[in-house]
Amino acid sequence: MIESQEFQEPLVNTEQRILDAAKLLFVQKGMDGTKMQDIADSAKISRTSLHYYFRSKQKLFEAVFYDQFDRFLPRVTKIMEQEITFEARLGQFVDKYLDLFLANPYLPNFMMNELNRDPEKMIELFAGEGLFSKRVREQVEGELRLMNPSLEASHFILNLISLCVFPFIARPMVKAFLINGEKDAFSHFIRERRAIIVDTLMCSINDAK
Amino acid sequence: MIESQEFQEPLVNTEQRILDAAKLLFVQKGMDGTKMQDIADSAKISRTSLHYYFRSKQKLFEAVFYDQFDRFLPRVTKIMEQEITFEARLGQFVDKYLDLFLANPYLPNFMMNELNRDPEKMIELFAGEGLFSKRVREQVEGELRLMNPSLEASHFILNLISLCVFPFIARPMVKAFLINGEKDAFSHFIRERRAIIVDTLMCSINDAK
DNA sequence: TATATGTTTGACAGCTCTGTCAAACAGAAT
DNA sequence: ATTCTGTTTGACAGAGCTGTCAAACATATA
Repeated sequence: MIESQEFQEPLVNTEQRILDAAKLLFVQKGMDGTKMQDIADSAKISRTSLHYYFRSKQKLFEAVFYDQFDRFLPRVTKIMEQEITFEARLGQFVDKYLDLFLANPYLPNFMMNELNRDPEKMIELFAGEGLFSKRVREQVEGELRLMNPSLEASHFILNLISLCVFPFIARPMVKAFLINGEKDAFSHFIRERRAIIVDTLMCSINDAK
Repeated sequence: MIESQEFQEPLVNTEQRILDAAKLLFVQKGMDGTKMQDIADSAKISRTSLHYYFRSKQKLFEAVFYDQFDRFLPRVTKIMEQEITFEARLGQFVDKYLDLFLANPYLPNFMMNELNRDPEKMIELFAGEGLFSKRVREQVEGELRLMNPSLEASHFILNLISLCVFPFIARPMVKAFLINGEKDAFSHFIRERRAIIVDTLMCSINDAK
């Protein structure tokens, strides 16, 4: 058997084209609102071919889901382990997530939809990961206690996540009302937020009231 | 014709029972994921009766939608017009929204789903209302400029909305990881947030860096 | 009692969606 | 040329969902 790989790619990998099309449609119209025909059309293949690649709609959805989910939990341990100030670590964390969402604008919505459709599945998947892991959580609690004992870690973490994630969830709203529709205005606006989020959170810590 | 009203209500108003059931299902499973049969079962009537009350699924959905939407835009002008400090007004605003969402826990998700399903419809409906109205917006801009000229109103408003709304959108997550599943823990947690949100936002203003 | 109005239901027609199959097609290996 | 593998497609069967209709039912009025 002669090894004759790398000959595929008609124009661009069909499987990836399907995943891209499916992701977009699943996010916009939901799992049930999206028909296999829609995905096939969008990927420029026949619906039967779609079934050839992903046997069923459920399987396709799961493929899209896990593909997205894996991106959602970048290892924060690297950030946590660094011997730098709390503020610097916070900055890195915010950076990482804003960049992630800018590169994958549909990720937050996708995750929130699933969270409400099937909370138990999502909670199980999230359990012990990232900010929800015991280790990270306890470290944040310890550091916060030193700086401002009256500020509960739960609220601080929720503030952090809210400020990072919500603008993407409400993106059409932000685009329409908070920025003036210039080209690339949204990503510019988000990059401005990096410093704003860090400042806001830091001063909520330092504000020993 | 003798006026013989108020004789209906078998046990409780059927129409309202339908709306309640439909709201819950539409939020959890989406418009397309919800079948008329599901709603009928949940409201304890036959599917045909459901059609009798709301001719079509679309009409039922719209009824639910506008019923929800109307709650979503409490008149903030009353708050804006009061001659009180900025902080006091901010507090009233946060109060009003947290109470609203506590009483209608599915509202934020419902609105965000629709925002992504049909952004133009939502933007049109929101335009000029509440925080997005020109009047309110300019007042906030003016007041902020006096206190901290380097803080843009867009970011401030987005921070405010993020901190108020996101915890409800991610509610299952908050319940699972940030509070320890006690009875009424969520609403208690949210009431704690009232002061935290106001403090956080105020100190982001005062922090003239 | 008879009649009118409002409500509920079972049955049906029509449509849409999914998933399968067998056949056609393309290209590489023999 | 033919054989084999992987890909694409049209056609079909089956299931589920919506919306309508006519008939039954309940209740109040005349």
